[in-house]
Amino acid sequence: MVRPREFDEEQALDAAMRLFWEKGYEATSLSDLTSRMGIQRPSIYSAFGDKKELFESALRKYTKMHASQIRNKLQHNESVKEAFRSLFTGLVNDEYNQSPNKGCFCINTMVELAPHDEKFEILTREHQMYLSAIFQEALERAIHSGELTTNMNPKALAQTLVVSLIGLTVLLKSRPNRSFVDHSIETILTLLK
Amino acid sequence: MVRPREFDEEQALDAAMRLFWEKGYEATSLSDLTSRMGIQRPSIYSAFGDKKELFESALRKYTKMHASQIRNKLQHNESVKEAFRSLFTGLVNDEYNQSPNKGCFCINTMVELAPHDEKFEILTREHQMYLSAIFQEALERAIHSGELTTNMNPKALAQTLVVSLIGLTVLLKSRPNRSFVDHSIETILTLLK
DNA sequence: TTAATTTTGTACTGATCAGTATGTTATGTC
DNA sequence: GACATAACATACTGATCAGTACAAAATTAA
Repeated sequence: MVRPREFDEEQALDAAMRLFWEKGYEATSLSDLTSRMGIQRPSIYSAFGDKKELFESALRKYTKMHASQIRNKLQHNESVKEAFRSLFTGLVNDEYNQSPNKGCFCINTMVELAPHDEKFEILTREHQMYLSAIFQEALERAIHSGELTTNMNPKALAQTLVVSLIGLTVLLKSRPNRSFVDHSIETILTLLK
Repeated sequence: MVRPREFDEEQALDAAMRLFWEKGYEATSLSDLTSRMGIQRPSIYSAFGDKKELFESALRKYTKMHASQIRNKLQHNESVKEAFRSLFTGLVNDEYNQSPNKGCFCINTMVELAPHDEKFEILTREHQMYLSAIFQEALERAIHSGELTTNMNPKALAQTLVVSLIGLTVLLKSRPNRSFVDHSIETILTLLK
């Protein structure tokens, strides 16, 4: 190497991630990307490949970040029930306080690209499976500790919570009444007994 | 009027609906539309306005059709519990047997356009509210008839079912294991006691 | 048959798209 | 300090985008 990069790759990728997250794949142009990433077009291609490859890198960065956030929220809480409650209500608060509503990058990609691109079908599926596994671990901990006394399969319960989280995240994009989502969350949480 | 239309407007709109449903707004070009609708570009503009207006008409056609399908499924069944079960399992079967997975046009639009276009935020929200109202009516019927003996608010329950249906529809786009969705459905249906 | 009017098909518009060729600038090696 | 190398900025490529101008074709009214 003779001349060092003038930009920070991680920082540029982070900017791309936020843009794709906000606008999706098709609606984001290379011009949008160059201006938000603060670098020129050939720099993008040399550092990240073409638009699809950059998108994939951005999504991978997101899923790592997202999974770690969820893990933290589930671990840094005495009560597993309370952890799930604050996970759901936190999501609702976040989404109501931002405009436009970005939702979850992985879910957005599941809708936009997964049906037409197997790579993203797999990538998004694996993330949901991973979230489900994290949820399951937390539920099993709670059962073990006696906090949860359920006769339900923790795996099935975890899967249901993933489905509910997806449903809430998507529904929030239409900005329904708070009561709609609040009541839904309360009802879903009755499964944790 | 001097020269009659050579094409059937409803038929052309139906074709546009299916195309937007499958590919979304951005990924569908005017050239795609002309070839699938079987009419020329100026005919589209004179009959339906620009691309966004055509999309809106297509979505309205879809939500009408979708709502009526759901109504039928909930009414043409002795048992309300069974009706909900067959609604959920029917969705899963349909989605597994088609490629690419189209999901729900309204949900797709909620993800792609609602966060950036208030018109579609409202349109998609109203459809979900309507579905929730239909669900609630069915649940109240079941409570009245004695089929359902729950101490839960039927409204909250209906809203939760809407959230779950959205979550399942979106998750199916990543083609998870059957067991994942099957277990989720079973768990969700335990709310109907 | 003629005039008026609307739809049709073709071909075009300027803008924007993703991706790249090219020459300049900056750095490390010798 | 000369040379090799890689990143940089600019400007371009052909393709495609949404939308439209325009003239030919088709129909009804007179």
